[in-house]
Amino acid sequence: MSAIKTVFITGPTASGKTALGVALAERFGGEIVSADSMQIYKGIHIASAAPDEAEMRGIPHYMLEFLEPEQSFSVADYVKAARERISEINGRGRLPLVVGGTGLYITSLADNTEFVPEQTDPELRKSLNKQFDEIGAEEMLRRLSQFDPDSAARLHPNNRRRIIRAFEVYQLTGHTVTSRNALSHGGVKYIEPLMIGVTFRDRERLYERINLRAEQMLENGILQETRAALERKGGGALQAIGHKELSGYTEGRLSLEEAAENLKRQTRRYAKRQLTWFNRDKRINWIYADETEDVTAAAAVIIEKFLEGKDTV
RNA sequence: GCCUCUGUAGCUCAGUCGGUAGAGCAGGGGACUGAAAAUCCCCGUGUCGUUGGUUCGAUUCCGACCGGAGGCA
Repeated sequence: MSAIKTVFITGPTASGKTALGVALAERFGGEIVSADSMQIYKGIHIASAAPDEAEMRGIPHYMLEFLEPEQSFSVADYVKAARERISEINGRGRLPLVVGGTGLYITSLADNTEFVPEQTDPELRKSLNKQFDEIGAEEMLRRLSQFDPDSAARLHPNNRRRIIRAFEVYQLTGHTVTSRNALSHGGVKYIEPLMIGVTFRDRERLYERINLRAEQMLENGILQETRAALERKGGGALQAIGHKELSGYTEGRLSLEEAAENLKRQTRRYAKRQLTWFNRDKRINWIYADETEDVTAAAAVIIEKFLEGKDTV
């Protein structure tokens, strides 16, 4: 079986991916698979800027708002589920469009990354964290270097998360992160990706949109959402930008203005990190919204060419 | 009108007992394989308000002027 031609629409937050995805789905008879690590959760609709019925304009969307906020979800989970959706869409003779800004999700899908069934272990993480507190970063790295010198040399002592992950992988699989990662490519090619990125040449323009969207979130009642979300502790949804910034206000530590400014600033920084991630991917065909008359038409030209090309099995 | 304080990075401010300057924030760049909207690393040249003077040398001392804050009338 040949790889499924899949169109990826990505770019920094607030760049207009959602609207573009829907417009292209209408034009090409497509359905949309979201690639957003926060929009998968229920209960953070406003903060995650998940599309509502009106924005979806009747186009089927998948991987949106289906998880309870306290559940965790990994890239491996995402790739598995997203591939199933893509395969189903393709089976209906429609074009799969993956739309979203979570770089790790997008890249893993587009690269056909193989995630061996290894599982993660929250308890192990907990005890490793405890150990980290007791013996310190330097000693952790020294111990890591005894079985995984590669990772130990690469990881900065402050990067606790990755250090712990390196121990976790080794203890769970007997493989180092490096050797395990080497096995993740070269297998089945499920997807043949076309990558399209939307952004603004002038970053100020992007930032203006981010600021504006934050104001709209406030008008749309994000504060109520924040209060409700904070009552439910734990889980991946707590990492969403928005609620943690606004909690400063709902808990009375900051003025609304200060909290709103924090929200905007964190979102801007997030957009910058996204750009760093995507800039590395040379496959992406960038469209600059501030220099392009008709973004949808520009994307459509690229897609037509892609669909005409022969399958590359 | 007079007196005092003040003018240094986009912002808030240090500092140089005279040898052209540095923090926080903002911002920029980068990394990234199972928590990723997470996690982490790196980056500070700017007419030191303007203009004269003193000096080998002034952002630093002195004068004048301009802007800001406060006080007295």
